[in-house]
Amino acid sequence: MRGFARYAALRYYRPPVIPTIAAYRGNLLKTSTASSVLLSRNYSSENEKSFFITTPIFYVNAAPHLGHMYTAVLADAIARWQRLCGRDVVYSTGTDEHGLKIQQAAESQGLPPREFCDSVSSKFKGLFDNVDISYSHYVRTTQPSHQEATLALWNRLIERDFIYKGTYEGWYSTSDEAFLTEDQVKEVTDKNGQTTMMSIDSGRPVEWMKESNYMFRLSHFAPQLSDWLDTKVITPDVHAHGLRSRLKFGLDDLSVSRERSRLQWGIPVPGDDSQTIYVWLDALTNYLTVSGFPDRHDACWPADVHVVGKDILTFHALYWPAFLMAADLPLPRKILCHSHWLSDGIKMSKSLGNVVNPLDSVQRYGVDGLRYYLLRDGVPHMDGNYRDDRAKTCLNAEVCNTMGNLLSRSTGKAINPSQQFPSFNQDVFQALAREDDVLMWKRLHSLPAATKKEYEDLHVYRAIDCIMAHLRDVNGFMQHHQPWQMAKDPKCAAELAVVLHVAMESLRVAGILLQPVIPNLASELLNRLSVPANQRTFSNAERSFPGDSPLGMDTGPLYRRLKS
RNA sequence: GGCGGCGUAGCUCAGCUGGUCAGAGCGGGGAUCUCAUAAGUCCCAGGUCGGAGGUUCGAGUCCUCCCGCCGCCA
Repeated sequence: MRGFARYAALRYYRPPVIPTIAAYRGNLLKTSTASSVLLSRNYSSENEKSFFITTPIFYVNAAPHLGHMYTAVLADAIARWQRLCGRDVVYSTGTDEHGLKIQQAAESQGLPPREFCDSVSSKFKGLFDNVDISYSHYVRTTQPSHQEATLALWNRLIERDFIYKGTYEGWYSTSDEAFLTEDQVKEVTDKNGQTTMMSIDSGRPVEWMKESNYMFRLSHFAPQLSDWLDTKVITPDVHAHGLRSRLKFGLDDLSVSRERSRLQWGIPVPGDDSQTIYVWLDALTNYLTVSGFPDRHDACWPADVHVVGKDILTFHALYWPAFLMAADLPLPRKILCHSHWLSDGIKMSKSLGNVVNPLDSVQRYGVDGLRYYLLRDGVPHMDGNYRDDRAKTCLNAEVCNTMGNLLSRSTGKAINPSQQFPSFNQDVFQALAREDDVLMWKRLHSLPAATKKEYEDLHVYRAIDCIMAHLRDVNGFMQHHQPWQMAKDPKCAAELAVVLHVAMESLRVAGILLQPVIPNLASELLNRLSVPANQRTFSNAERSFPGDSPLGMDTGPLYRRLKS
């Protein structure tokens, strides 16, 4: 499909090969800088740290799904936005590869855990590469630098007396050889009226057990966490309410290790071969790993935005900042917590068989099409409802019709035989413009600022809405002025030029501002308008384009209409 | 069971802080146009703002109770 064809030469964020330990140790940003071909470093403050945005690292017990993609795409839009504004960006994603479920899944496939992890992690990376996620760092909990970072954090927490030896109690499945949480077990009554607890997943009986392990003094941090949440660090705020009410009752200390006799696949506790570090302390430390910890890591620390799904908000908004406070490290600035995608109004579930495979959707809508749909309909404070008919109508109406057709109208030979992006003449514009036209022209000039506000408030869906509303107005402007009539009369050449300029200038600005959402389609649009590759930044959107330049090659419709 | 969040047109959302007793886009119906990707434009229909009370001159917005969905705690 034409809609998602790529131009390799014009793509300008390819993830670099993961560097060796030495490269990480020496210069964290080295690889990022080396990879940046088209974007030059050009920001207001030389001393400003890199914008650090993260997805969670994804558990490799199963293949990636739409929810994983949504997190990555949302973070990608924000990362690209920051680069558009000239900011250097560290964008990390990756995989969490330790834990009992990984160990068990590998065993069930007759593979060593490492080989199993390599396989599933490559599926995640493959998906992200396929949908143009412009991460600068792909981190895996099995990589040596991560182990080093985790051990360093662990040791710091021990030294500062925030980890102590204690006991862990919970429901234990002898068959599964695992502790289960309250929501993993259920009470069952047999015919004799006798009750037992059993695992929901396996249906096997569980018993209450105690074991010795390490505890983190999470309880110590309840007041500080409450204060921190009050600074509106969680956005949208609706997701923070449950955390606040939980903090009112205080927090229990957190078990941060498991007995190694059961859990071998993980980082051993230093100085205690009988214990393995608990996966959430291990996993959350990935953000420090990326930053270069325990070496100097303030080139990008603290994280500017952690993008997380609501199911793992507790870990990121309670445990993670508590670990950081305990280690005396700065906390993340924002946590963007997004809701889930349902499928036709129903929660996605493997057992129901309604999980959306993102690669299927990419086949149907194209990479940029799926990105557009997810970012347009995805509203972080509410669960989205993934529907193919809704995706189709949304893409047809907006990408294909409002934007793509406007491009065709203004660049077609019937009204633009010379195939030019004409210049703007203020006098001619003022002569022909109605009051509405003047307002529309002014709105175009304020569109970059309006869009910037939405992007920086992390409201990507509202930024898209702003841009599309403007393009709809431009279609109306075209309809009113009828440039196809002007084209028939040489005396109207000046007026025709101005109308075409306004249409193309609007498309140019929209194209620049939509790069974070639909990088390939935006690139094609800007190519058609012959916007130079080095004039596609946010500051270029703020400035007027003189025009009076030939158009780029016509490569056909920007986005082909989707059929039923 | 306790606490909290959410519920606005067929769909997706806006409407924070009480003030034309509700808007946008999409979808639907009608008309029109043919520069254009069967696109564009104009007009119209669609709303018990979950339900019932209350406060107020006035409530989608504040309060109470109830219903549904979700989350946390027990």
